[in-house]
Amino acid sequence: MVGKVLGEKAELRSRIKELSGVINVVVAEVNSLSLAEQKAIVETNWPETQKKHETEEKKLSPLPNADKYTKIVTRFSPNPDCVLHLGSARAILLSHEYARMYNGKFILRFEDTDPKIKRPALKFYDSIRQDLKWLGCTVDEEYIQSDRLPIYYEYTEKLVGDGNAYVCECPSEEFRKKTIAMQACPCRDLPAGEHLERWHRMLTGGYTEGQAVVRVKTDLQNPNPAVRDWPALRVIDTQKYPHPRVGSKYIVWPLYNLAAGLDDHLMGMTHIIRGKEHYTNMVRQKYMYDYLGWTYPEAIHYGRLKITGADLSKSKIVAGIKAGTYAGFDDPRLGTFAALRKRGIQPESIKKMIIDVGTKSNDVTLSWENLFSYNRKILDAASARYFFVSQPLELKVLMVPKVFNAKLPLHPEKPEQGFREYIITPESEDKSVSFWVSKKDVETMEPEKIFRLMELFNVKIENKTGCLVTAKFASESYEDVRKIKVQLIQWLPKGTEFPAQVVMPDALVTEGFAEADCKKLKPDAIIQFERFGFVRVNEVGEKLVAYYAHK
RNA sequence: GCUCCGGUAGUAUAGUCCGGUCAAGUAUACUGGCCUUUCGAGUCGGCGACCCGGGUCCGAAUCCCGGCCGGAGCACCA
Repeated sequence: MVGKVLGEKAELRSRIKELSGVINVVVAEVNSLSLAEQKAIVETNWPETQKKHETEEKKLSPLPNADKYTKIVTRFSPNPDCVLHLGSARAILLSHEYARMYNGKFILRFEDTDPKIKRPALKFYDSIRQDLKWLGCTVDEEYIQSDRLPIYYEYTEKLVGDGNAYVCECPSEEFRKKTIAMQACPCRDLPAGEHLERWHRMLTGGYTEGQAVVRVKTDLQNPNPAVRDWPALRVIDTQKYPHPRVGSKYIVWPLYNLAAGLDDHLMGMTHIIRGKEHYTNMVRQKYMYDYLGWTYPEAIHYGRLKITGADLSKSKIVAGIKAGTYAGFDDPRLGTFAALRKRGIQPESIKKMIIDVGTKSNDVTLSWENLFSYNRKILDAASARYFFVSQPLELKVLMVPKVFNAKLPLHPEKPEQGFREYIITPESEDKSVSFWVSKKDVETMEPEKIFRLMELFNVKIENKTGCLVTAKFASESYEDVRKIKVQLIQWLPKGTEFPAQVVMPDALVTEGFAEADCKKLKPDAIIQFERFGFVRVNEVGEKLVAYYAHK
């Protein structure tokens, strides 16, 4: 309380002792009143304080030093060695979103400079482009690093010529021993001319894999051994490991820090948004920037994003597919964008979630619930409703007094979306009608219990035997059962069913019957099977195949 | 081991730079009412957090020190 008063009236600061005495008296007085009395006083004297809170959409915090640049430039730079997944969502969406927020430029740069260990594959260049498009991230410029080797060579020539980089012939273990001891390796202090010669020898095939590596000089005393004289280019036997795009054209390939470091400046990057695993790479690259007289862009390093239950590691995804554990890159158990898309997750939901998470550098473990709730809000507003009866069992209703005409809206709040209609005609002498209902509902049925077939009529259960339940028509009006809160269940007239399979998030399949109207649906349609969940239609043929999104 | 980050309700985030209007905001989850011919959506309410210990100060989520816990990097990968 003292703080509050001082915050408003700073001039009282010198009279704190006096002030706190007064405040104590007032507080005691207020506390002696009941809550209702306190409220009444506030309302009569200061009605304007009773303002309503409104929730505004969460926005991204401003980019550091944004005003220093005339045009903000960001990039997303994947290695095309796998499909994209939720783990990349932060880099993609934040980079793109910031570019748009500042009316800047968003660049896609393929970092495919490792033909051997993290080998790119042609198909992924395109799948990445498609994923970005799906996410709503439009690319202003695209670069592929494997097209840019001459540029990297040019700058390497300069760095080596200036004595800021050197060609090291030491075996890596030898080199490591030296750096840990903060000592120069035998190559480091050789004259620049000698290194230029070695560099040319590298380019012309004078070294085989592992025999030589270009290193950028840093401070051997740098407290972090990982920073000391980092490797910049190495020799790859591209006869043995041809690059998928440029084959065996080059044998000297840049490493991450050289290629990305040069490109970030050359492409005019103002802000780099990437995972915190790259933090030391910034430290390393700054040495090179100093040699070249460049200033390093603003860098934001966010933490890893995990989602409970899903594996977001590229290697595990690839291994799982190879082993047949997963059906493919779009297996519903995976956190790939392909899988999310197949399940009917809207890109807008992912975007909201990522913006909500922001750019903090600690790791986050998201739960699917969060994503689903965003997605549900989008889907709920638009999706058509249908009945789906999972694991169908027969319900025979006797003594149906007349022909019923059921008209079911496709969307409860939007009648303009249309209806589906059923004409229910009692058959034979017992005036019976047979329906399909789901096993789950049948399990709760017992004699005498009343259920309502949604939008149709109420029935009283008579008998339950094996796979047949018999019931008796009870009444028609909903009002009759509304107050006693009977369970509304979904139903399908026997004979109208359309076989359906729903692939669940665990990849298991739920079999059942959908409404015949579902035959008209097109792949990609997202519908709600009432009381079952939202699903995305994958194919419509002899039967309906859909993927389960969420409740 | 060495070098960096970071720790706010179950989860995630705002606030931390620049101490006071923070008895800590928001979303989601959970929960109660209302509404609703879906166990969905909507709506109104509720529950629930500043890692720990010291210090500075009239006043600390915020500043300082120590501890604990979590994460990242330490490749001729990106």
